[in-house]
Amino acid sequence: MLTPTQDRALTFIRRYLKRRGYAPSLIEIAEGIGISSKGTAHRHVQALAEAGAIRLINGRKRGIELVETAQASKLSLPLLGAIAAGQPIEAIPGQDRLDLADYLLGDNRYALQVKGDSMIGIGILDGDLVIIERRDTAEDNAIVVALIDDQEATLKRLRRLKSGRIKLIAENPDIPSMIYAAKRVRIQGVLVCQLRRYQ
Amino acid sequence: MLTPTQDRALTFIRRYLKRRGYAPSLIEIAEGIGISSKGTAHRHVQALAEAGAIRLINGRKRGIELVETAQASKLSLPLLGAIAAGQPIEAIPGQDRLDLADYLLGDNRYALQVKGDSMIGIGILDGDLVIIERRDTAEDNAIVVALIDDQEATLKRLRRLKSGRIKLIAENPDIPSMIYAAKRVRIQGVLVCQLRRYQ
DNA sequence: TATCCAGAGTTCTCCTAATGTTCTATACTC
DNA sequence: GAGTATAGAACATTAGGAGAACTCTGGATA
Repeated sequence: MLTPTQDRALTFIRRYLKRRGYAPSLIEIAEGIGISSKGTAHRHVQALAEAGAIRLINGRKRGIELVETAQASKLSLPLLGAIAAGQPIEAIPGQDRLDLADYLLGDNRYALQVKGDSMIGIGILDGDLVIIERRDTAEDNAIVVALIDDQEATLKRLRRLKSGRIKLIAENPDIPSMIYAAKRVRIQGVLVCQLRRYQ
Repeated sequence: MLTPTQDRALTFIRRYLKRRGYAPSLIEIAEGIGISSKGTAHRHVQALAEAGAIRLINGRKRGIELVETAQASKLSLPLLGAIAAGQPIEAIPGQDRLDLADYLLGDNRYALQVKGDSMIGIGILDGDLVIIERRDTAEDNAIVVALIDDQEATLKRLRRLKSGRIKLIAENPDIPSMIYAAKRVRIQGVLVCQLRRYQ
């Protein structure tokens, strides 16, 4: 917990940083909270750093960063816990923020919108977005974007048959799976994420 | 984090670029921030590049680019088009980037992990993440996080009955819907997005 | 095409002022 | 007395400035 003086110092640092874009020096902090000793200001700043309100870049002039900003600027959401039918929300221990960048972004990734119901059996619906990672190989059983005869691209589950041929499985009982000679199928990418918006 | 002088330099570069359409030379930057050494100006420019505020085009004269939109671009993926069974990928006209921040983030939002199969009928599976927007009201038919008797939280479709009571519908034929007196149900939030990772 | 050159970028060293760090002594408040 | 604050001195580092010497870029010219 912060002492009143520490709180004043933190408020001053916030305001200064917001107005000027860089952090105040110790002397400026001292003046800002109405004291004359930079040694004292230094102690307050150290205390704030220990309390986790700010982060100090060691030795650097004006090397103060607000912790709040650093967190908020990331692509993250609070992760409250798990929810089930008939149960209160229960906290997931040890993880309280969901880093969406980590979840979604990456080199060689792109998004596609799904059309049709061919993957409805695994919860990928018409209109959903899927994020694909560009690759030309995939493990057996992965969901892939496959190009058939260099013409038709499709999202299907990949299975390699003992015969060497490739089976592309639609996760929908109404749609039959197809079997192709290996050379007719080229893998373009692998499904890494699916998302859907409700609104 | 920028130092005061770096901040001045960046401001000058921005203004120059905006007015003239091309970047200032090191000597111009030096003059612009009130110093006489282009060596020093060079140091500031290097620091700005390292901090990610600008980008330098290697060796080129006046080769400075602003990276103002760096953040926005970090939160987006190329949106290639739509994919369907038996069709080539087709471009979605007029939209070539997916802004994930827009899709997912917002004030008062948080993430929950889904447990159980109660919403499997609309493609929300066990283990999926859902993003919830904190609200205490919801439209009829929305998917909500509802708190029953201040004890059990659950993710269900909301329906208001003519009788004034509230029906919470599980999207799974195996799980019966429940009907409660309105006062027993408190809405905590509304489902805005669902996502799932494959890997 | 080959050559030249002014403008621009790069690297360096030396210097100074601004700032951070540490310490001791003292005062205030509960 | 314990905890917190303050002042101020002494010292250590960092950021910033000047300027020289060098290389590179992009045209202009032969």
